[in-house]
Amino acid sequence: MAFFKKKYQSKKSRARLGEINTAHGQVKTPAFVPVATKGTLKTLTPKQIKEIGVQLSFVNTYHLVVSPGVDVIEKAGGIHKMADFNWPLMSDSGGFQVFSLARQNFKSQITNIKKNLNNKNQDNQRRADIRGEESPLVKKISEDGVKFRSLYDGRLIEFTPEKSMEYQMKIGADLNMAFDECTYYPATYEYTEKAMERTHNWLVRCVNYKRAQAIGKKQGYSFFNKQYLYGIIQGGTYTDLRKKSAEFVASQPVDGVAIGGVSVGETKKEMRKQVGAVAGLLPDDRPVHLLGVGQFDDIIDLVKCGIDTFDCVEPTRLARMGILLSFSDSNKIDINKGIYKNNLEVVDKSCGCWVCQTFTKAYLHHLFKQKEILGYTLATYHNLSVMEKFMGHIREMIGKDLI
RNA sequence: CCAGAGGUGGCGGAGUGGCCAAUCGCAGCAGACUGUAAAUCUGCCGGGUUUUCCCUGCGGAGGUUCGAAUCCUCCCCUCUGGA
Repeated sequence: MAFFKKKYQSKKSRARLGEINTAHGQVKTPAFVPVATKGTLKTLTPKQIKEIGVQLSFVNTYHLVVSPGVDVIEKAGGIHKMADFNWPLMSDSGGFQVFSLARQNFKSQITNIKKNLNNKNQDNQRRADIRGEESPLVKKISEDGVKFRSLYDGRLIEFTPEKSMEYQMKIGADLNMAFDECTYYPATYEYTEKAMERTHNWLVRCVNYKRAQAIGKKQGYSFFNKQYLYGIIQGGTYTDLRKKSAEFVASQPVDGVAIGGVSVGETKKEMRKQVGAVAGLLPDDRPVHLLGVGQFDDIIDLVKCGIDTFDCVEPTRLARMGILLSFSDSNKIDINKGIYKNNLEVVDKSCGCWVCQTFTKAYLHHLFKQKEILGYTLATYHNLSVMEKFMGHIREMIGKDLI
């Protein structure tokens, strides 16, 4: 069975219907990919995840290397088995942590700078310059790879393209991301270009590593053990770099293409612009993933650029903050608000998921106010149900050429 | 009735002569969150519509002092032992 199959091309845009086939099942695209960083989709049991209808979820190599460690995972038979995630999985390479962990340090520096400087432009200028400085959590970014400090026990962890691939193979997710460097926003052109080129070099190394591993293992289209590799497009907010990156990544023998380095602080408009810039360069015969994007309006708009899968922490994170996604009520309600204290209406009439059919706003409000564990579970269950329903609509609309 | 401890903003609880409209926590209110160090973070939180400004204010009433939540006197109330 082909790894990726385009089933329908909208007549109205680049939007398309497709299917991704993996050893752990099929994914109908466009699909939303909830994030289960540490091998757990926070607050949900595998049974609940299945029930919601999640097709594909996301795990993070960096976090799994830190804990529990890839060797235990491998011994356990892979993360699918260990976590009882009996559906397709995608693993991130650790590249995003180059951005997110370094930013912690960056943030505190920014705070200090803000205290000392009033001039905003100057402030932004400084932000760009700070990039790449030493930080407690990202020790060093070099051509060879990145040295991180473990969040868990402080030990030094080194990621190179080869190591990321090795770790991802041990983790065993079906879809793997090439090791990349996710750049900051704002970042200078020079830095962004350098990071992009580094990302390209790293992609070649990832491909070579997988090839070497595949020798003697005849696995059809995939390089190794039915795990598929996505190359990542970078280029920050510079359209010419984005295009260059897209062309390069698409030219590589990768199974899929991902767009990274977006929604890292730039405006929505800017983000759309960058994805749009690359839309015409995306491969027609391979799946396209957009990293880190998943708000309703983003998905509607970006599906039109030919994006097949979207991962995003937002629905699950917001759920834990008490923000319930909704098709009415201007997209979300904050169940913590006092106005829900005595509201005996169902959470979301238009939803119809188990949570909405069963529980009232007053009950959810109460659970959140009391910080009861069940509250987080119910909210997460609901938000992901909304996402699944939403993606279903999107697929339907593409099928009818409405998108 | 005797002895001891205590009464501070919605609650808990610091402060024990000026830097106190009063630390802090909780609750409340508002905001943020897009490849998860996030069940997290930020701001407000006596009143006056912003304020480096004014009012009220640490059980009550007096008093000492340039100045009191903080010291003194009396009163009211609570708690813990004893009768």
